[in-house]
Amino acid sequence: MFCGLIFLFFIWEKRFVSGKKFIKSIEREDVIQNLAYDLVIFGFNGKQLKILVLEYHNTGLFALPGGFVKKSESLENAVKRGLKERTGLENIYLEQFRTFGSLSRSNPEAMKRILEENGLDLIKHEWMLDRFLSVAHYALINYDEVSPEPDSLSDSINWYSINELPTLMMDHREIVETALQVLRENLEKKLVGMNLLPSKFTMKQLQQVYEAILGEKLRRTTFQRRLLAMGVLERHEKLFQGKAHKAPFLYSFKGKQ
Amino acid sequence: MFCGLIFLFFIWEKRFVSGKKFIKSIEREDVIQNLAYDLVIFGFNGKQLKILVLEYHNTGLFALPGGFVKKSESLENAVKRGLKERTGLENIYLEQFRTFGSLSRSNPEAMKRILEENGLDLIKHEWMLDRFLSVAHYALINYDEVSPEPDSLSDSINWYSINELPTLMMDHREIVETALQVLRENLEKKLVGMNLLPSKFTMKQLQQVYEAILGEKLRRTTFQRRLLAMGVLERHEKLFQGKAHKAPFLYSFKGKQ
DNA sequence: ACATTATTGTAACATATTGAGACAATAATC
DNA sequence: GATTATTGTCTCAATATGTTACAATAATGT
Repeated sequence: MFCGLIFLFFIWEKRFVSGKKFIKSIEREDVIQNLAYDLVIFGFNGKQLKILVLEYHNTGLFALPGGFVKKSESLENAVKRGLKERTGLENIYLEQFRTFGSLSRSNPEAMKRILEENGLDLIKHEWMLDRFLSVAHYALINYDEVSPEPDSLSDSINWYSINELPTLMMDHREIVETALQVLRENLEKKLVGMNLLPSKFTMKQLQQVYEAILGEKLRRTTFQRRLLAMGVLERHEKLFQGKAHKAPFLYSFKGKQ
Repeated sequence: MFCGLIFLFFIWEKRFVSGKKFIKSIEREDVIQNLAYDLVIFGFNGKQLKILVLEYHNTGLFALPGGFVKKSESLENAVKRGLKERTGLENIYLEQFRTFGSLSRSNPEAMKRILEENGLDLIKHEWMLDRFLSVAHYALINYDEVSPEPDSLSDSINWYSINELPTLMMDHREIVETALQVLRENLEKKLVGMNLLPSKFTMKQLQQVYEAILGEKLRRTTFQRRLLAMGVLERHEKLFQGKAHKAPFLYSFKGKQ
């Protein structure tokens, strides 16, 4: 079985021949066999932590975005390329966190259905039904800067709150859980928060990111004191929100423009 | 290029036909292509942190142990199998920490030499000269329980202090550095120390493990207080070492026999 | 204008946690 | 019985964190 998100690699061409779309598919010879990557793309909408999930039309199958590694490119480049195709963004915070390689992570029937529903040659793409290992990554992006493009692909792609995920294919649920766990562990160490917010933000927004990632409420005063003591924040002008109370300062992370 | 440690998979048979050894080699069809794993096997000799390094005879090439993943086995099983073949041990503490996938991690010339020096068919093993991704793992073992077997293999395998490593093939140096970095990060979180010591140990031994991993001296009193406060240690009888001073207690980790 | 309201920034104090040093206990040796 | 090196624990200072309190303030209502 493959790893879910093959279609990242497909280039859809909107040619209408006898009313059908044709897909320029990926060649077996160009990519490393039995290996894929998957992406857990996190975003923060101001309240909740969300991730991007694909839905394959006519199948009801949900999966993480992912793709293959070309024989002539590095793993890192393959992932960055896929991420750019999905989100349109470059220079995204990206972290590889685990390679999933169990034998049970496969689902040839589901894969077959997806190929069929998209009018792909089953013989030519039989290699996609094989067993796949997947190198899982998570990415952190600014929710507001992205508008994932569902229309140019046969599958739709949407944000889902991590608390309200649909049932995902294969072991993708486990991949998400692991990503979240690693993200939590890296929260302090790697200043993860900076990649989920606009360049300027209030202390409250930053705290909300922390709370969304950790899944728990934090004490306001302690949080503020601790983050200021870290010395990584730069204070800017106040933000007047037009509300009947004191206006908060805006902050940015030092070293980020 | 491959990932270094293919020979873990070779089964050497000591048949003497015209004075030469013959190797039962691994079949291309049985393993996943362009994918390997590498092992950073840590041990602690009481003073220094050490790792197991291979040397290929007649080449002066040093590399990490590693191997391939069979199409019919999980990644985890492949690694555990390789680890057992190298050390003879089962139930070893094992942690996957990164997949290396750059294009520059290859060295077809070196690989060719290794194949030639071992009398392997270059045509049949040409796939080993290709580009390889490698899923890197580290293992923690009790130094005294292991006697790596150099004689049954064409390559020797020996312990090297992490401060005195020979020049390693390809990106294996980087793999070791990364392993050490991850090990340090996991030191508290995963009670790593327990896997490098015999089941009963003194507080001093435990501190020496911590110091060897972190590469710095720790304060004795603080260390002792902190580890006792964690509540993971069980105190046993005293250890009389025949020295002219107070005998230390022996400890074990709770939940480890 | 002036009180009201909600939120923010920070101070103050209590409560851990850690750093650093001191010291008694002890197992062998002299 | 004194000497020696090491161990286990205590104390006190320095830091960090939990908790509460409160003044400052930007808009609104009167």
